[in-house]
Amino acid sequence: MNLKELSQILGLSQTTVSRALNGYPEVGEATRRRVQEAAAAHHYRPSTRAKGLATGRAMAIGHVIPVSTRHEIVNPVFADFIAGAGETYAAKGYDMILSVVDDDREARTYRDIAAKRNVDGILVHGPELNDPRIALLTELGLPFVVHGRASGVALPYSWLDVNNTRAFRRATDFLLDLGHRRIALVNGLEEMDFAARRRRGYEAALLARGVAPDPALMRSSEMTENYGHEAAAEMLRLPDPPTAFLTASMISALGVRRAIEDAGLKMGRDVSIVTHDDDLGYLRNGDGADPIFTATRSSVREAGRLAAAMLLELVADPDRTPRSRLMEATLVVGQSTGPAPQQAQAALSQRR
Amino acid sequence: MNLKELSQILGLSQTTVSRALNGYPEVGEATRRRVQEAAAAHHYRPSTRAKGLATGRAMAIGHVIPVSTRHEIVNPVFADFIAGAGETYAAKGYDMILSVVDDDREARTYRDIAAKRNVDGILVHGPELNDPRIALLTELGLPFVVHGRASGVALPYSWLDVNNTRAFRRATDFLLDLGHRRIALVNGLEEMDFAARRRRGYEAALLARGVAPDPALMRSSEMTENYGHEAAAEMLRLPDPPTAFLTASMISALGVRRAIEDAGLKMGRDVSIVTHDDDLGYLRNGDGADPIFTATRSSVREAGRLAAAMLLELVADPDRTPRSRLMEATLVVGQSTGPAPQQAQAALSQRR
DNA sequence: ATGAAAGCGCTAACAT
DNA sequence: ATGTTAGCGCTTTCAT
Repeated sequence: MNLKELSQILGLSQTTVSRALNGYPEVGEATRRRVQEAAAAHHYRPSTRAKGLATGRAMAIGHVIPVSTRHEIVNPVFADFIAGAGETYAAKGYDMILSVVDDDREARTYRDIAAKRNVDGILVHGPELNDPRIALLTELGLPFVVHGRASGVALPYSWLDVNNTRAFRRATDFLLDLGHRRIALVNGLEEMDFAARRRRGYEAALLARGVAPDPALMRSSEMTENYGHEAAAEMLRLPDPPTAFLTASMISALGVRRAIEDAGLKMGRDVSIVTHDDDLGYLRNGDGADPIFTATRSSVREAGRLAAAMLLELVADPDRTPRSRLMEATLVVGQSTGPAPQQAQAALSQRR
Repeated sequence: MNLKELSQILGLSQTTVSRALNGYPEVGEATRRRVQEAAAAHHYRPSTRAKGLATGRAMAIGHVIPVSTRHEIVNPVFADFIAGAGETYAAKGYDMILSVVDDDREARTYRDIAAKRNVDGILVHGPELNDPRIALLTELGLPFVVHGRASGVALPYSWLDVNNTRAFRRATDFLLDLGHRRIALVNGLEEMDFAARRRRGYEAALLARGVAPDPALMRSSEMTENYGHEAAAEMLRLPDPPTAFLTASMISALGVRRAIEDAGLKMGRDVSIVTHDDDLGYLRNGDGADPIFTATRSSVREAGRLAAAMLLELVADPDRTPRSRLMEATLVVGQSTGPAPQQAQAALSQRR
């Protein structure tokens, strides 16, 4: 069923039918109702391509997900972010187009997307410190919003980020309040902007208390359980081992926990863990925190919703000045928090 | 840069330029080269929508990902599957359109997708035992491939699945070979076809050895760490507790492990775990198995690649008879396999 | 081997 | 309040 057929059935012109369906005011109320009913009855839906061609708008947003051929893993937080963004798009009648791309050839992909004109805007994932995509997309004139930020880029652009610096500063403070002084950081890859920010928050908290950051207690790699396990195991073998671990994800935290257990230590008595939970609900305990962890938590799904909404506004008015939004993570205190749990709770309620 | 502009620059008609670029034989070799060079120089890419409108093909495949508003979680295996499918699409010049949809309103979504005509085919995720989508899509005449199967559906359709029955039968056999008789099954939601198959494999193995499946040792729920923990904890409190656990995912396996440790038992000495790893590489130990687990493993990314390829063939020839493909999972033996590891290794090498 | 023209399904000026 | 007409950027007959 297309517009032509529908208008013939109704004995109206395509124009009138189109106007009735798109809410133009000059159409009579009776006519509009009649048209709407017929459209519903015949399951009429306008062809996206034809509409796009006529309006010049694609009614679609592109997400480029970088994938490396080396490890067959896709960052699982993408899934939640995309689910959130998808909700927004669905509500506004937009499609979401995913391009899976080898992380090396990304530039070409963005050029192609711009030239093919099948999206009205792009959501940029996983920015690095000096991410070249921001300059590229600016040059191409394609509206975009970055999930995260690129600290090294001077251009103005729109972004939405979690306040990673603050989250990790707060988590470190929490451990310091408990009396910990040897706090290890099991961080993500530091080419990633978010990881660099996390480290800055961690270091700032230490320095503010006069504790010198110890390179032997800082690791950076891709977040796997195994990485968490190895990193923690090695650090626990140091002459002056850490009494607490700050990890950048629940997954690595699980590895850290395993290392602690392997070493014959007791979680929460001998050693503490604070982790950052990017909404990996599978690892959460219902609505509360996992009882064995204390975690800073941000809602990736909500971030997806909001970032998509920002992008749609930008698409509607491409000349608007770039906007940004910083989401705060919450600190959720679990059961076994280390030397002095009571003290921890007090410190926490203060900080809220 | 569009076709009109490009053809004016070249002093040729749009027709000739189009033919040159699309490999039609009647174009002179010299002309073709000249056109191709100009196209490359000006970064010309045909507009997807215009091309689609003219050819009647969308050059896009739809994936509908069901999301519940209750739990803010997206099944993480989707990400890997989609990454695999995306590779295939990119290689063949197809776009991938993702629709995120509340799991209740799915039928309407498929109707809309068909009516909007912006995809040439659909990949169906997470089939239930009697999945209504198969009949719906057949009726709509939209080519589709199912990732998984719907055992209750009689219609012929194309699918790609992992041999879950065999994987779980083999895993159960493995535990039986080790001497276990009280084997618990911590399964996924049994409305899901794959979970039902897994249970069948488990039961078949038990029955073949004359061990009666005990309902007290069988659980079914959504795969979270917490679920694994609770299920295992309760079972371990039984008067006749299990000596081995068979779990349907690495995530729930982590919960099971925690319950085992909570109970003061030693993994691999007192109790064993065999899990099914759907490629959640974050939880894997490099290329080998996690040393504490024994797992059946399937490559979700590869499944995505293959399913997408099957769908593209179907799109090219919608009248071809449905085809199916069954992927085998491998059994990977970890370190601590229970009462008699040596025996396990022997049993395994036999079974390969 | 190349071009002119029609048409894919829709929207948006421009009538009336 | 409704209709006529001209595109949007491409492919595809049909001529030449």
